[in-house]
Amino acid sequence: MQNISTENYLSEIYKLEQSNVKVKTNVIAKKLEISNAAVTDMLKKLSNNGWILYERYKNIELTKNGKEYASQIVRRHRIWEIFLHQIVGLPWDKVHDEAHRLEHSASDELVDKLEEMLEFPEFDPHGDPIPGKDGSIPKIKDSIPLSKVRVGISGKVVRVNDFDNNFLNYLSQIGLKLGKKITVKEKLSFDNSLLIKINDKQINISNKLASNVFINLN
Amino acid sequence: MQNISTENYLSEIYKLEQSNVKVKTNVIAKKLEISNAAVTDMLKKLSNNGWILYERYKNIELTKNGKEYASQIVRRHRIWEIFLHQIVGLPWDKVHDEAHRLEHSASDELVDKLEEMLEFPEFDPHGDPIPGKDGSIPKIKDSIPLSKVRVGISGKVVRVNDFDNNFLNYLSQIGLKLGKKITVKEKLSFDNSLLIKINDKQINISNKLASNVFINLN
DNA sequence: ATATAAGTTTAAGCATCCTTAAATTTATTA
DNA sequence: TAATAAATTTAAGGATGCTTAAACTTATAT
Repeated sequence: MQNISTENYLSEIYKLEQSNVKVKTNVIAKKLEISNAAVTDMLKKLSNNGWILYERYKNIELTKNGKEYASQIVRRHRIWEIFLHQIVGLPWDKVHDEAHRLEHSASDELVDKLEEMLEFPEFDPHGDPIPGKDGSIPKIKDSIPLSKVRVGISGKVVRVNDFDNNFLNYLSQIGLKLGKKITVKEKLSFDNSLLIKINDKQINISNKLASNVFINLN
Repeated sequence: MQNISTENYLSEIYKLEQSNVKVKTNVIAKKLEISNAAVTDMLKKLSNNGWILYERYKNIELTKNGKEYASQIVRRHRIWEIFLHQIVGLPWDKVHDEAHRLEHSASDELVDKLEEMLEFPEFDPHGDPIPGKDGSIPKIKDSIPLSKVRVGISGKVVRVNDFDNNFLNYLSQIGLKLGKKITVKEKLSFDNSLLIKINDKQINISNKLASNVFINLN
């Protein structure tokens, strides 16, 4: 087990790689809310310790070891999220931050126990997959952003981006949860917002919101 | 919420004060397994921040604020311990270290939820009292070390010192838990060990062991 | 193709919390 | 009470991980 900072860098890089974003100093700095210079500093250390491949001014990539390690941090994080949501009853928009702190403080033994209590879940409360102990990732259902669903078409919510707590909180308010059926009724061209049907009600949502909700069409 | 280091110092000082030990640089250094010099360094900072009263070469004391803060760290620690033991099913000898890491990473909201799930317990798995939100401490049953119980006398285990994981593990092995009835059958003068009856079996325990188990005689 | 913008790295410095070694103070004991 | 032992503090220094400012490299746009 390394220190918290190392773990935070590695799991951010891992999540960026998973979402096919090119990993750059820039992007990491924004995610971790620190200066670019600090990131450059740390990248050298991570590289020296064999967690990442790094050449100045080039893209960043996890090594095999780095990927393995990072997957386990993400695993811990997402197991904590489910635990906090399902067992403890913490609301959707609170679990991420809480899990972010706890992920560095639990032994493997504890995480295994939690996983067992949860009956070996495959997805966290936001629909993100939980890496296995071997780093393998559960097959994700095909999905597209709600913002790209055509008018008249229906689908089920399979994932949301947990990029902002207020966003998640608002989703709760309008009853938008994983598994819910949504139909796109209309797209308003003047502000790109959408009229959707959910829970037998018709509501208007912004394009920004819709682009962070992912829909499986079958 | 301060940093982890500050919290560790304060909760150690708190626990020392609670057990009526004179708090000295020395003692803190041993508990935290760091050098005396490091402790001196930190004591100055804690004093500057108003958590402790400190004059060089003199005893150390928590301020009102310090005591209040420390009690909440201990509270978090002990609630985690029960949670890990009762809900998650972690063994006696594992909960302390795990809780020690988690105590710095949980929000008040989470700790409150855990406490609620546990139905507002008063004592942790080692029999230590859980400070309330206002810092108040549940009344502890009178007790004396098992090593001082007279031959022929019986009593119930109300607390054990969690000073060593192997010690706790061994207690589990011999079936010595909180609430168990113990009768002292004989004291062996040549090595100060004790013959006790517990769970209808007679076993021999060292004086060192016996002096870390606390008995209520009624 | 080159000027400009964007992104990245280097340099110098700071806070935190630790170390060992030396100096100082307090406690013990002959 | 004076010598010695024990405890504590000071001093100098190290690792980590951050900051801002300046220098440098790469990408973009005219």
